[in-house]
Amino acid sequence: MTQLDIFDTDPLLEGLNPQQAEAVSFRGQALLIVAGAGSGKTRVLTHRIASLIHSREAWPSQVLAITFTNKAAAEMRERAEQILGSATEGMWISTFHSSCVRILRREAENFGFTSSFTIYDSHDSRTLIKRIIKDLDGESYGCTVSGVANKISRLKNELADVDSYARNINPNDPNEVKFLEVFREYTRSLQAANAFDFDDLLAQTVFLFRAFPHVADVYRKKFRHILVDEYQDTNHAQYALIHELTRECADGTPGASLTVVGDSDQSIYSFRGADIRNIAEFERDFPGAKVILLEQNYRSTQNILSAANAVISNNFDRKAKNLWSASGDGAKLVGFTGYSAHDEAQFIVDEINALHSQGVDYNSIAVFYRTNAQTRALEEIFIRSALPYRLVGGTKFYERAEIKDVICYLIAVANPADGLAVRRILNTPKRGIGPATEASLQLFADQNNVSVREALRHVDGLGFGPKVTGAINSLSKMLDEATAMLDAGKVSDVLAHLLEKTGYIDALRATRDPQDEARAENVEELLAVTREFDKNNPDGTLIDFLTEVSLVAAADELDDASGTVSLMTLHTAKGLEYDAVFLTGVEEELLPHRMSAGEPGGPAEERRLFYVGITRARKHLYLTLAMSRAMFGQTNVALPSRYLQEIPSELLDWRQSPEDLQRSSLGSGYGSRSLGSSYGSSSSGSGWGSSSGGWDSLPPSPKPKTEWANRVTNQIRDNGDLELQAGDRIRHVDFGDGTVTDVTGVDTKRVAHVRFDRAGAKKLLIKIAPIEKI
DNA sequence: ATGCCGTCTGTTTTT
DNA sequence: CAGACGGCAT
Repeated sequence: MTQLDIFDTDPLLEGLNPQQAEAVSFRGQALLIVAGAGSGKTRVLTHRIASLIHSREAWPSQVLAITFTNKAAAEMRERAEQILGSATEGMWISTFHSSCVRILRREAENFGFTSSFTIYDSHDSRTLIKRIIKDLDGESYGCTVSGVANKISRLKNELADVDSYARNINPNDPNEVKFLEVFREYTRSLQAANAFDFDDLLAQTVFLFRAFPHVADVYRKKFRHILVDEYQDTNHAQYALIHELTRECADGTPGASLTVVGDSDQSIYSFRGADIRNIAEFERDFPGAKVILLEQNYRSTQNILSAANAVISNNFDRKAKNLWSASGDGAKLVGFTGYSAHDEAQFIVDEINALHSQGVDYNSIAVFYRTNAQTRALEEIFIRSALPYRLVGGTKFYERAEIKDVICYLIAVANPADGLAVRRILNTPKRGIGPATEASLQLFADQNNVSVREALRHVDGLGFGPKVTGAINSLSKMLDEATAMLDAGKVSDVLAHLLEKTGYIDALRATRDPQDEARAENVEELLAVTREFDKNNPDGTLIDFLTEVSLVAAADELDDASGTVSLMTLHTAKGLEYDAVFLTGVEEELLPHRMSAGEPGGPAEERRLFYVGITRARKHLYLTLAMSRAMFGQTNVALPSRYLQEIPSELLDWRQSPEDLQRSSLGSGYGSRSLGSSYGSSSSGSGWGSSSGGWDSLPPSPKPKTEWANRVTNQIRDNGDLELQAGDRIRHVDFGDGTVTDVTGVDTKRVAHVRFDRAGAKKLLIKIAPIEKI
């Protein structure tokens, strides 16, 4: 056991490089750690925290560490615990949003909210905005839901409130006046509902600190050491929050010490207000700040890093930074151009199978894409190939309609002021309360300045028919019963009671829509989630549960032990790493995305996104694209991304380059290309991208695209209980004839292992593969 | 009040 | 190719 009191060998510095060690041991008011991808920043942060505690410079409760996702927070806590054991108790290690919620719950009573406020996600915000625009006839003044929602979000990120904004508008422009009116009503409705939207969580915390300096001082004195991860992605509100917290107190107590970690090359959230200047100008904001640069990369091979460096060096006005690795060149990057998105997906599946048979776990393989819409083709081929995968993010569990329905019941119990939630459950499941009744209830509520929940209690005097009145009374009674259960604790008991009394699950099972069975199962899964919550949080309240639900981030859903390939957007991928990474859809219009083309700094940010994707890979990096992509119902020709040309050609091994496809589709060679095993036939790293030739000089729109658009199709077929065994001959729509070599799995999950005569070995999910016995 | 059918619309990334 | 919405029939 190493001794702590030996001066020259602090165990916390063991195994760190000189820069990392300095980042751990530096003491001062402000420290900026410029941490390149994979440079061990989490290690540095946890060791720095441990160092502060070990040296007794800080109590655990004086440490506030802010990360980007709950998963990152959990990982940091876990790693800190490995060093410190139970001494991490009392530390705040959480995301910006969770930290703010925690503060706001304590202080809500100070400014017109209660501690049981609920949190509106962007969908809820939009629903509310839609309603307000309708009520105020905003349409006639150019208000669209998304326009208003984006503008309000932007304003809040800039810490503008209704009144400060009102001072800056042009009172002669009716559109601006109308927007202000909508903004004001939105703000009023949120307060009446005792709710905050996502942006409020940050902005209102800042307002709270500014309006009540004595409250702010409490937190300033509490948090003496503040550490912020992913600082390049902070927006103005987050920046202001950090400034408020590190300010000197009224009584002269000096400001807390601040450590920020970030990498401006990985700034990819400007669309939601992240301002790269926060990190670029850190030294100006905090005079005397120390800056430490971490450039040694412990994650990727040198080839991957060289590609990343080459790409990112095309962004001008950035500080030079060069990642390097001591772990050798490794394999070359692999490029592949498919005829269609499905063709691209098939290549990915084949490569994953190859990697897997070489001993790479599915777990350590990830597929990235720019837009969620790209998942469709990938999923179709993955399913057909019986490849275990998991979508990370995307349409999240908690965004499903049936889950939101049930959550709204819980909200109606926990925060009766929340009119949005109460209105949502009014007629789900159907109980004969239509829009007209809903409107009268809302009217009564508005006129008497009470909540909709309160209006339900006065339904007897509102002159509805006996059926409607009875339905409302029983709903109201049911909510009261659930409310009475709150003190006894258990979230799962409350939910179980509500589900039973509403008959929600039974109502789903009674319909003839086959999808409703799956929905019923989702609701049951939610019940299981609440049981798990109760188990893990014996003192957890319903509000705690709802908060947790509101603040889950896409990356939080990752399950490291799932044994599946992970599929996610490039944004979600930030902060993660995998042995093998497939970066898909590397095409113009997609990466860079067409929507970013017009925005200032758009293409540069897209390049950073590409860079983030590249630097996630430890050993294997695949860059794939498709020659044609169906977006919007119809198939369009796609061009290779400009970023591909920024990768030195000697680093990239094209299994099938864009040029190969151009040749075959233009020339006579088309049609003879065989799939699978012959992917590599026409490669060589030469040709494309090397000089003036390449892509741009090719004819703009090669015609015979219908010929090759679906070389690998998305066809599936219901084979029922087709029986197959080793030795059988089958015919596949895409791969031609082949021999079954093995059959594994049971039931609907039976998988045929087939050696195709021309397309090589594949695995197929028998139930749906487009095959027949021959 | 509800359910069904047509039309329109719009598609980046997310806490 | 969706999901949202308006209009119609029951």
